Amino acid sequence: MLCASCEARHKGICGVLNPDQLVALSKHTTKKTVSSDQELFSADVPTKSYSNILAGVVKLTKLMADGRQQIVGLQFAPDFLGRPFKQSPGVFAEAATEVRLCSFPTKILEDMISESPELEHRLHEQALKELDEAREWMLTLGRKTASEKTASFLYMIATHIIPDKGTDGNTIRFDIPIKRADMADFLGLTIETVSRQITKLRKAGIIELENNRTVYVSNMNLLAKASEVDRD
Amino acid sequence: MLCASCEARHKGICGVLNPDQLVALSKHTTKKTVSSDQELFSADVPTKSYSNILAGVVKLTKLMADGRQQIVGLQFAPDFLGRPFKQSPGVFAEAATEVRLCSFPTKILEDMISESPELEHRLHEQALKELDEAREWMLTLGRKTASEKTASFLYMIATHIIPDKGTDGNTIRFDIPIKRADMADFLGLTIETVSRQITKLRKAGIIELENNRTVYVSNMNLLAKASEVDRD
DNA sequence: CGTCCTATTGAAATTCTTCAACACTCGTGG
DNA sequence: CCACGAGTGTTGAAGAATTTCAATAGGACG
Repeated sequence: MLCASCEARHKGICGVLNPDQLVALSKHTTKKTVSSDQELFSADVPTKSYSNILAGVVKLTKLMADGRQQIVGLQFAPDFLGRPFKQSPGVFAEAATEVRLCSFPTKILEDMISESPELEHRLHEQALKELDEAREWMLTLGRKTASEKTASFLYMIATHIIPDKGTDGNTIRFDIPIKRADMADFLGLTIETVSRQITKLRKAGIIELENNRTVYVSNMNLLAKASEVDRD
Repeated sequence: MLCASCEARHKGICGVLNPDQLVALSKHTTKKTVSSDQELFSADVPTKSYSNILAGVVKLTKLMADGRQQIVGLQFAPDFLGRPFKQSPGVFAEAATEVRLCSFPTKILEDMISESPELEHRLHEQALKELDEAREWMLTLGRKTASEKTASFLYMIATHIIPDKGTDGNTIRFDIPIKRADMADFLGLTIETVSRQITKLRKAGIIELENNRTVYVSNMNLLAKASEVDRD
């Protein structure tokens, strides 16, 4: 049984399944590795399967007719990926890095939900968490300056990758999991503006870049401050 | 029994409760009327009660230390109001119009959820709906121009108030339920910009204003188009 | 070595905000 | 009945922030 050693087994939605359910589910799961920039599902196409993210980062995007794009969510292992109770997901999902998935037909999940209230509770909790994050990000998109947006993104990534180091004068080194173009689409900015703001944060001594992707933050307080207030 | 004639009885979360549960709930509910601009709950204050919105519009806002504000959600009757499974809601709730509420202690709901999976399912569905809306709005905040944002808001309100008239060349008359300052906070703009964009839509023949709050749209297609593409 | 992809930087153009003035409505009290 | 003030909304002009267009740099890979 592969499930026993799975990332999603405890922290993911499978954590609430009992051994029998796990066996039943595992009969229909397939694990796949998807390379960066591959599309996982499309906004208006009826969904046939849901997934657990085992590794990597998935971006959820909205697209306008003229090509403008907004990333509306980033999902990490061991998140559940999909929009339950709806034919089509309403957003595009794309691998932002190489991604490993455990997929299963939508019907399996929906059957299991009706048998297991705990499963629906777990999904409900994740939906509420995503809603909290979406609203937090609406504040960023609507009211923060380009500089604050960029700092907010770095702060969000840093605390997501290395939890419990958000406050205090902690030191952190981490990799930005996505490219500048994706950062721009996440922040509602252009690539050029993102680049300029990173340079600005660097020159202000708030971050150091080891290469374009690796960030070193000597004092997380400074980054936290930069993500809220823009005092040059 | 007051519940029998209640707005939330069928369309709201109470629609999934059986008569016994309804009786149990009704022992702890209190109905109140709250006037415009009153605060209903605060982001970081532990919540003692949840509510159903019986009438009116509630705005959910995020606040920054320096006073910048973003509306992250608008809720209408018969929506459930509150953040289940979390001490504090993380957003402020404020009456955007006069609001009528049916409130009950948080514990009552949490007890009922553990007895009734259907109740959690209903709340889960609402959370997913709010998440869909939040993401739709993230696209608007991040990628649309001021003019498109304003048109999007009007379109969203129009279709919310009068469903099933979104497309085709339909004619609609409706009231904007909130003031310009709230529109600005919803759209991530200033009051002045909102005002200018409304004037622009008016001069372009897309909307007509009967007073500052009442909008007449002769052709919803035009408004839909204006909310996506900005061809002067 | 050349090419593709990613990222940075500069200068001009555009959009939105800020600051300031003014208009309208409504209720209150002289 | 009218004047006054508060609250709400509109408009103009100057300023600031971000985008657009254009050029350049660096790394990875065949």
